[in-house]
Amino acid sequence: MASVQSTAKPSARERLLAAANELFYAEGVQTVGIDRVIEHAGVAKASLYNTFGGKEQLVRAYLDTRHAATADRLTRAVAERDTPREQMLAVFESQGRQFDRPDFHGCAFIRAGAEASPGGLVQEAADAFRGWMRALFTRLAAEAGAADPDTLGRQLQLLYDGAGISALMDHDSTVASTSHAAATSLIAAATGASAEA
Amino acid sequence: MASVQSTAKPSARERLLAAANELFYAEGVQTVGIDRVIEHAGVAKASLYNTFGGKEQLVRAYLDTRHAATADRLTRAVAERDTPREQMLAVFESQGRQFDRPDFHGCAFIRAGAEASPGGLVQEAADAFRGWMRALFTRLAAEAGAADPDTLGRQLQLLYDGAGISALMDHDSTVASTSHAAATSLIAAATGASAEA
DNA sequence: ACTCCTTCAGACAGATCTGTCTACATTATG
DNA sequence: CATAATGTAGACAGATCTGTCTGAAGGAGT
Repeated sequence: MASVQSTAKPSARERLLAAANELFYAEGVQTVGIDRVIEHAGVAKASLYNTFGGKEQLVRAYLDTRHAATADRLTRAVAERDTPREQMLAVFESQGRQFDRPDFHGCAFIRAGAEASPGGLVQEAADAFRGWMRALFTRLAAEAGAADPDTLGRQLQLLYDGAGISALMDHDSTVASTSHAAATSLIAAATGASAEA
Repeated sequence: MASVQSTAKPSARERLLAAANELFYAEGVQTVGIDRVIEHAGVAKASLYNTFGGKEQLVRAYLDTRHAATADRLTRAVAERDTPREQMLAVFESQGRQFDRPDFHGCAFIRAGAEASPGGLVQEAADAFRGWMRALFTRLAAEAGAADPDTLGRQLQLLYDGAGISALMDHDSTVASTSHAAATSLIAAATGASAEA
């Protein structure tokens, strides 16, 4: 099954996923055509169709890759903190660090979902990612002793989504501190703890 | 300049805007082609290009129309309440009523912005709308006596955007109560008032 | 009656997109 | 060496999209 090369050039599949990640995320799924992806990947068109079957499946694979990468990043950020309250805030801090990246272009799932037709592979991938995010927030809310973990988890997801939207559309990376402060308030209100800085 | 007819059929401009509003909002700006818009409007293609100049300008006019309609709706919802605190919550209640509409498909500006190229007419329209929303929240926050009206205004906009995203992508119209409760908490925290139900 | 303006209906050009197909090169393995 | 899998390069078909253009119909005002 290959997958051991290090200096040699990666497989066609890996190059296609890398090119799809750069182009689809930067410019949108609908805007970028197949020809630009294969040119950027340095791959023949037949390789794309042999490997993935079609554009929609490539988009699905691109979203699955981002799902895995984001889940890894947030899981690591959470693991670095000790208390559930700090772990919830660590999610917003990790998100805020993404806002400062020059290649930041908002949440890939929201953007792809806004373009895709309902019921397709894109919506499947978006549902999976959003379910994972909500489960993360809800679990941490429960561990923090929230009276209603499900409600606090949903509230934090609202802030997380809203912050991503604002960072994308308002070009305002200071929104990270806004969402962090709001999360602090909501956590305090839901757990009855003090909201000290 | 016309504009007095009532029973007769509306002008080509009005029919085009109505068709654009239905199709662009329901299926996306990029997905819907010019031919479908003019067919749905019962209008010749030349009328579209004579009236608006091109697709991008039609999209811009469609977004401006939605901006005006949404501003009217929220302004009326705010005017029905007496205190600034209730007026802020009225914005979320009005948004929540939109979630239950069968033709609800999320925030038109976020969806169009996710598809459009940066720096174009779509982004102009989105900036205008988002600026209006933020000014509304900030003004109400100041009138409510918030210690930092700008921060509370931004926080409420996070919730507003997040609620719209969740209603669109999770098909969960109960998010309205979640955002309402979160807004209540954040208002209470920022004004020092009690957050009674 | 005559003219101007809007509108309609649709052909047409030029570009682009997805997906298929052929033919050839490379590489690993038996 | 031989074979099979994988990848490359690019032509090609079929569809679709934006935008332009021609030609005719209808209504309003002088």
